[in-house]
Amino acid sequence: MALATKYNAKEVEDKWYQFWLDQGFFNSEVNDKPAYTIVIPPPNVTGILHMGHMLNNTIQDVLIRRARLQGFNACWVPGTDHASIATEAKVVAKLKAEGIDKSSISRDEFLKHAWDWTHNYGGKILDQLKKLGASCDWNRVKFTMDEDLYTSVIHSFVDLYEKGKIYRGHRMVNWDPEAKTTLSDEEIIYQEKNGNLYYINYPIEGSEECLTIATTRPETIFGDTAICIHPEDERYQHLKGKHAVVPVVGRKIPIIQDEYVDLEFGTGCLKVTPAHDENDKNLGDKHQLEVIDIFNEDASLNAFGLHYQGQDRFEARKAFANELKEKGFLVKTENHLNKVGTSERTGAVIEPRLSDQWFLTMQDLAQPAIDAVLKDETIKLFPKKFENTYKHWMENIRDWNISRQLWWGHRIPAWYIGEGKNEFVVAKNEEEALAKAIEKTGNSSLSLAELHQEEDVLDTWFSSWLWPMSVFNGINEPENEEFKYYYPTKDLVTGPDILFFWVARMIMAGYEYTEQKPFENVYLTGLVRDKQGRKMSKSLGNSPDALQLIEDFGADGVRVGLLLSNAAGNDLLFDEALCQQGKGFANKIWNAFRLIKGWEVDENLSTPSYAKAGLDWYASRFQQVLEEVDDHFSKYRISDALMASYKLVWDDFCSWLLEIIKPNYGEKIDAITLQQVISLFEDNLKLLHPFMPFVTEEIWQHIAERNQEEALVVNQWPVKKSYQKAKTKTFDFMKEVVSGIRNVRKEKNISFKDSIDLFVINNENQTKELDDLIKKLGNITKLTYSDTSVEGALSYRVGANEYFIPLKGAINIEEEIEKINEEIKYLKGFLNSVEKKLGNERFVNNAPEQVVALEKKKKSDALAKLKTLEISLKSLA
RNA sequence: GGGCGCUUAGCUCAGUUGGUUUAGAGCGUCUGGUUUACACCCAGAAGGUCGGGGGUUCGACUCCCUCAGCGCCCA
Repeated sequence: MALATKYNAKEVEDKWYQFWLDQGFFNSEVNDKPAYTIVIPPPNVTGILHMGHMLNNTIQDVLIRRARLQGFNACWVPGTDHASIATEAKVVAKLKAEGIDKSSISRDEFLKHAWDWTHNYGGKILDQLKKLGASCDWNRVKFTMDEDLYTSVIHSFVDLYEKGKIYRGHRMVNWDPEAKTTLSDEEIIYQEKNGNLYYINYPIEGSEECLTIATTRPETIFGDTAICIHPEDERYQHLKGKHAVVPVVGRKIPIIQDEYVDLEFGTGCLKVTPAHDENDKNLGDKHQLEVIDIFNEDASLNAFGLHYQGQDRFEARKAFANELKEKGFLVKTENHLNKVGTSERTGAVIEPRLSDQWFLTMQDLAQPAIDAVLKDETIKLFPKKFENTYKHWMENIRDWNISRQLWWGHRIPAWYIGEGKNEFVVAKNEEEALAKAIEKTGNSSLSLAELHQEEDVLDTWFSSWLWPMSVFNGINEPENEEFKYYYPTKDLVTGPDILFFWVARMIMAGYEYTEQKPFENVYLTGLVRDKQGRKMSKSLGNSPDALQLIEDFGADGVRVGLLLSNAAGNDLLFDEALCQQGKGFANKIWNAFRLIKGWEVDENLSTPSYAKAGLDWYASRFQQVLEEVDDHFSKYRISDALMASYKLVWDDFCSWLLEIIKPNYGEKIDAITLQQVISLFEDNLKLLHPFMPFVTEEIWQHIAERNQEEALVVNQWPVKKSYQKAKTKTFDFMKEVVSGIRNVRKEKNISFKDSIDLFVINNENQTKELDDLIKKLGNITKLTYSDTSVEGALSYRVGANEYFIPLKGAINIEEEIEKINEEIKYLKGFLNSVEKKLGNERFVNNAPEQVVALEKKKKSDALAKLKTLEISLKSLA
């Protein structure tokens, strides 16, 4: 059957993916070989495949496929996470669309809906990864809410609590008073609003004096517990240590000093309301201030609001401002523009509100993680620049708020006893909780009905930070065989945006539970942006449909397109043209194969010298590039590794080698050349397989009948051999000679079909071994060595060698002279810069010998070439 | 506000302890080419005072300072 002139990815990809699956090539079991493990950064169950995933997973697949070829027991564990915030939001929205309000159903009912949602959509993204060619071990798919992963999280919580690392505390949250719920930062829209800045007098205790503060929210005065001044503010020096009296309320509050105060804003004097402002909360914590919460759930005032109790915060603001004015406390009001956070869902103005939360102490956990990355480099970050970011965050680490006011997730295993908020036990399950509660209270008649489990769930990251361990059940059963074999894992590939949320925390968890690193190398990819540099997002609608891309360009094309532009750690501007380039490359390889496949062997032919020279050269060239590629991989420079392979195959293999060995039209090829070029082609396929698994397997299987174990996917990475660098250098010189011929042909409009003669003055003493190549590639009839210039010929130079092409037509002497003069001008400039260096005594004395020697060589080379040019010039004149 | 980073050819980026022919690649552009694998192709060319200024050095795209512009992260 004739091969299609164009490579058709669609017809090929599903076939081979299914074949690989059927053969179980992606599955890994514990064996004697060294393990190479990657755990997938679990995409969340609400997700569909987007460009970020495509890039991320392509890189992982490249790494794992290469490891497989290198003979490792490669294991790539796939999975998803439950994404409590995102998923719960989706489920709430879905229920709402069906007319069901979350608050009207029970927790259990809600969770049933969430599970339905997960079962319906959760696996979609993994199926999409298969289209991309991801060679995950699909027998190992994990989900953060699977039973063993769930218990891992619970066990870890109990363990950390028992170690005294988990405590309860307060934190300011974004409260939507209309929806009566907490919002995440992402759910808030900031709007500029016109308001007033109120200047209000606070009397100083035991004095006639007043202190004026400026505030945008006079109603929060009811919650004031201090006045703060800048320690260096000369205006207020005399007030240090005194107390002020809250207007109308009459409460005595301290005057504290803190550099936080902005001397320029308002009066340079700040009222502190720890219950209702994030910054005030921090000040309050620092100065141990009282916390007075003045609002109800719906942001109406509570009993602290005195006679305004029950009024809405905005009504109260107006009314109270009036009262302050009437009573002479209000000095003035100014117009003031400020940014107000509003709820994305209800539009209500967000109220900062203190709420009960669970925290994990981070200080002790951080230390081994800091050492591992920054001190011993047991874990390496690529690119290295992220170590700075990591360092800064880790050294200023704050305690982690691990509770979320949601239902979907790992419910915090704490049980409150009776009505109290502060009496509770932490346990792995209800039975254990009851036993602990009985022990704690001494009340043996206590029953489960009197215990109430914490409503909040844990932050999703509190489950994913265990991921490299929990996927192998390493928390529940640290001694299990798989865990001991696959862990620590090898590479982690993820985005820098979750370096703290996830990567750093995994490192901490790893050391806490195994005293080992969870992975060896962290490769941080860039963000995928659109052509205009905008982040790809659903709301902008600028993210291309991943599956459509694969449909249009083939999985191989998309993989290449993504990788080509992805310099390590830098954002990449995604452009479909890159996928087109990838698709074009697949087609190029396909056609190289078609060419070779089409050659007929004549057993009687011996190998022509040019073919032998070409094959020899390519074997060396291949080794040279293999070395480069391995080096790039060792530095996680994946795009460089791909580009090096791309140029090797396209330029060196297709444009040079195939043109060299290609038999003349109608002629056959000798057996040895064909056999050798196929073998070299197979090496190319091995090199390319991690990047382009489909097209390489397709061609591999076309080349010969293979049994199952011989499939490319489980074959071997090319073997490194020593090679002669000199060979590639000589060949490079030959290329320049041929380019020179092509240039002359182009300049003088000599068709390639017309053969010409070439004369050379071999000043460089170049080998004649490649002369046959020059003749074939340049369509040269006769190649003649000469000692003198050839008159009436066009000339060009490579190094100090001079080449002449005699032409029947008139040679334009003027043009030739001008060309040579140009070259002389350049060389003289160059020579000048070299001589300047060499003429500098301090350079000669201080620079390393090698560098000086190099400059000397540059000089002698330039002089030699100048000499030939001047001789030519003379012969023309 | 704090932290980190970026600025090199029209575009996207390399440039790996400061010295490898007075800066490299891919794409794009321009010129020429199609009976003999591929127009998703072949051959060739043009294109940059390395963001501005200052400094260190025998020598700076590379190190330091400064100015300007841009980006990311802040639990």
